Amino acid sequence: MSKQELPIIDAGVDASGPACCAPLVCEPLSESEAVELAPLFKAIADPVRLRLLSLIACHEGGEACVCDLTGAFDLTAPTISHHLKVLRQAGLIDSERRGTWVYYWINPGVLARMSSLIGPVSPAFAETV
Amino acid sequence: MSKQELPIIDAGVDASGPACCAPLVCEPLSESEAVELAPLFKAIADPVRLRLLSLIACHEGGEACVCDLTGAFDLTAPTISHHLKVLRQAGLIDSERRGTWVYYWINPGVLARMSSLIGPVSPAFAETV
DNA sequence: GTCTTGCCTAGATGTATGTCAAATTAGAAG
DNA sequence: CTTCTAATTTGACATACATCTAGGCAAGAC
Repeated sequence: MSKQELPIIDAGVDASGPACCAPLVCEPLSESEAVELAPLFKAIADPVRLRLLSLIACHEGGEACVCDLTGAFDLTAPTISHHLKVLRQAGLIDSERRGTWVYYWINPGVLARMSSLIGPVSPAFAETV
Repeated sequence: MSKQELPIIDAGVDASGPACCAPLVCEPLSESEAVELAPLFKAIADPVRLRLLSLIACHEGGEACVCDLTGAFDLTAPTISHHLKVLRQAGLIDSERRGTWVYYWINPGVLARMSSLIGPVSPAFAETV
């Protein structure tokens, strides 16, 4: 689950470059790749959602019920629910109802893909010095 | 300038936990940390800005002039300029005018910090299984 | 059955954001 | 100085987003 596969970036490297064995392993993101990736970053581009993600990840057992999360914010329950929905629709978290409570947990594969895209591992943003 | 210091994440791990050597090295993000980090992700939470960053990083010499970037989009020059300004104000890129042209290059330290926050390296989002 | 609690949905509202056209600054060339 | 090109700033506009209140649905307690 915690593998980093980054298939999207590989799809963008279509070797349409010149020919020779230059160290130019860098291919910029295509428009479709960018359109697909941007919503993932938009999902975590909010202080509340960043903290929600962190609270879920750091909660014991790797999962947290909504009642564990609302207390950390000065926001109403519907607002928290809205942010959780945004994270879930982006694929960053999953949820399940067990009895009275609904539990959320992190999808580590998506986060790993995002991390490797902007990280020093990724050719798309590596320092080309 | 290109050092990766990530002081914010370290500031969050203040070892206020119990005592014993349990593998619970996870401390959720504080509100102030989240407020400071969210704008960084918001800066790249746009397809145009993701591609701009990628185009700059992949350009030869690690820098690109604006005229190298505008051709990749169906957008007007002011719009590209706006997005470059957002990236620069977030600290993700820097720029310099040399004669007629303005050149942009990536600030790799900030991207590395963002990557390590959401990556498997960071305790804040590590799988706690 | 009724009541309570936990969570979500729907609608409304104010703010933020992406985009463009027009005007502006900065440098180079005539 | 004038003119041309490169890039940004300004102002306007439509859309998207974060938040709230009010209401709805599910599960358990009585």
